[in-house]
Amino acid sequence: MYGKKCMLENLRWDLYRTFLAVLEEGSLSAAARSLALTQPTVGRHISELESALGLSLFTRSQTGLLPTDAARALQDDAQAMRGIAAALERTGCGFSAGICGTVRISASEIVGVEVLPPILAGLQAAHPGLNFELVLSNKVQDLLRREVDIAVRMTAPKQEVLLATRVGDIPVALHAHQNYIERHGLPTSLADLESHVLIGYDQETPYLRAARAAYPFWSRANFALRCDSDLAQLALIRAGAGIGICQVALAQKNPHLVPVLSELFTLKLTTWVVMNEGLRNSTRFMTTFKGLVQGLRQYTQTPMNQVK
Amino acid sequence: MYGKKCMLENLRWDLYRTFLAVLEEGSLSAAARSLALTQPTVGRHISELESALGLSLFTRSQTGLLPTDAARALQDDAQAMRGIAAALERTGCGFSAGICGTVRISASEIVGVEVLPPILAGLQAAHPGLNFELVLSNKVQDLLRREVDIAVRMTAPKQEVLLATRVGDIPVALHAHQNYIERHGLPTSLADLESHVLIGYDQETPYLRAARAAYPFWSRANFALRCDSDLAQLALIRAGAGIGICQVALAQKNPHLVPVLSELFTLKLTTWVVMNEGLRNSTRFMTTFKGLVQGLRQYTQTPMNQVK
DNA sequence: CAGATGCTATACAATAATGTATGGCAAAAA
DNA sequence: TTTTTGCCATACATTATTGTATAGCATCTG
Repeated sequence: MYGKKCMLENLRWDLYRTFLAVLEEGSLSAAARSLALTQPTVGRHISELESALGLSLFTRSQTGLLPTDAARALQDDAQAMRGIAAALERTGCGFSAGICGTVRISASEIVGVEVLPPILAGLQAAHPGLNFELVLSNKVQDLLRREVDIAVRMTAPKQEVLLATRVGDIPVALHAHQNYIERHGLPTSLADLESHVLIGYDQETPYLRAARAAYPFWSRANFALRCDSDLAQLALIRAGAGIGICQVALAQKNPHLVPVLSELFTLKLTTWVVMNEGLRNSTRFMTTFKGLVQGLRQYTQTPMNQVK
Repeated sequence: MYGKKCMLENLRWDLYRTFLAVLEEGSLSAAARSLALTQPTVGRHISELESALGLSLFTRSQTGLLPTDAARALQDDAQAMRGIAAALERTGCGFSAGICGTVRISASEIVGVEVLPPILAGLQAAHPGLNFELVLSNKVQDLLRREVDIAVRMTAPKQEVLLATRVGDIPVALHAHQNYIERHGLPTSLADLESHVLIGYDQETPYLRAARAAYPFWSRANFALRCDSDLAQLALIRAGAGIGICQVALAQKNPHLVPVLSELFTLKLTTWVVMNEGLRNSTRFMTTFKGLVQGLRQYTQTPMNQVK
């Protein structure tokens, strides 16, 4: 019956930053060090937050502070705020004079490991002030929430506020190691694959859904080796563990990998470079964007990627 | 060649809040009023931000401040920060003693207008400290980013970190106004619909995709009246404009609405109440969550919603 | 054209936030 | 046990942030 004033508090946003640091560091002193503040200041921030929200965030103990349930519930939001603050700073620096600062780029693991490095190295050499953060993941990072600034994607962009450029198609096909073929024979029809060790995904991603639409047998139930990491799948193929999908161009670099049923089973992954529309006027982001587009265009037009 | 220090700036997050206010209010003075600060303070915040980021955010003019491209690019991030800060405060207040504070709920327009009000009124009466913010939209609001705290959805939740409860099925079917039927006749087969005025969506939503899967003719090309607002569709049906989909229970409230082909075309929308897992320990959110579940269960088990 | 309004920029005073120094306490190490 | 270390809490000094008051400059209005 005693209602606390749960109305609009209008707290300083800095309190949230301090709160997050305490949560992550585990003590007022450690948080103070990480924020370049002092321990009394951090303590005051926390008690200010606590009294404003009308709850206790930590249970004091000599060995440190234990977060309460409430504090744990707030952690996600505080982390989100920090992420956005970081994005905001990156954006801002991108607009200042000169091409310098950090750009966060997301791509699939394969593209990030096998394709992007030379492109980014070239960009970095041309613009020494530029730094790159690579987020390699098969789940689509959120450009609108600014988890990343630029994304290399295999799916056509849907949202209008994004600046997207198509850079070409990357052909992928079934491959296996010579060793594996020697032991199991080369399949000559899709039906043959039933008796083979297939390497595939564990959780379905949008791009794999598309693959399954064209080739129904390429579904989770038929895989003997399931792994969500494209890199690990490639490693399994290289190790002769079975038959899996990989980029034609990457397979050709390794003389021991042979294509399997390439006439019957081939996908072309249309590749896009996508950026938030609002970053268009920033030299830093546009330079990176154009560099990625150019580099990936060259890559997709490589003879290795032109195998019809 | 003159590179600004684009490294980690470690700015106070409050500067972003001030910046956003200036952006939205259009002048330092107006922003100061809206933030309960003074104009010199706001001005200092902006120039602090500008010098830290090494760019100019506004072009000064007597009639106000014009945002530069850079400022516009930063707006989205700043707004996102404000949204999260608000969510954080709501979460925090939910943990304080007593059931009070604000809960943001998203639902479709129809559910929000026709179904939720009595439920929320009951909850509010039982807990006078509780306030509700209704976000009515057919696009799925993001629970993870805390745009809303609790969502009423017609699609099964996919993410694991969500606490979801199924509250039953809501039957929907084709309906038309008596007037319309008198003028155009009552169709007796799906083929008959071709010569009728169909009221449907403009942009496809996930739930409508499901409808189309079961009833292929229910696609955008066949609609004479297209509108994304369920409410407007219902209004069109009520006005005798044509035949459209609406909840069976809502149609029965209006004696002039008659079901059309209800044996051939019926959908059951499975309804869920979904909440962020982390809010489970907050009495405020759990109270609301349980109240919504109970109220919607009652609603779906109403005789009107049980027409097989 | 004079007067009002609304805005920004600057100088100075008041206030609020931060840092410094210290004490107390518990757990780990000697 | 004694010592050391690391932590939080408090009192006091310092700094930095904010508010007040004012001037200057445009635009709009009668």
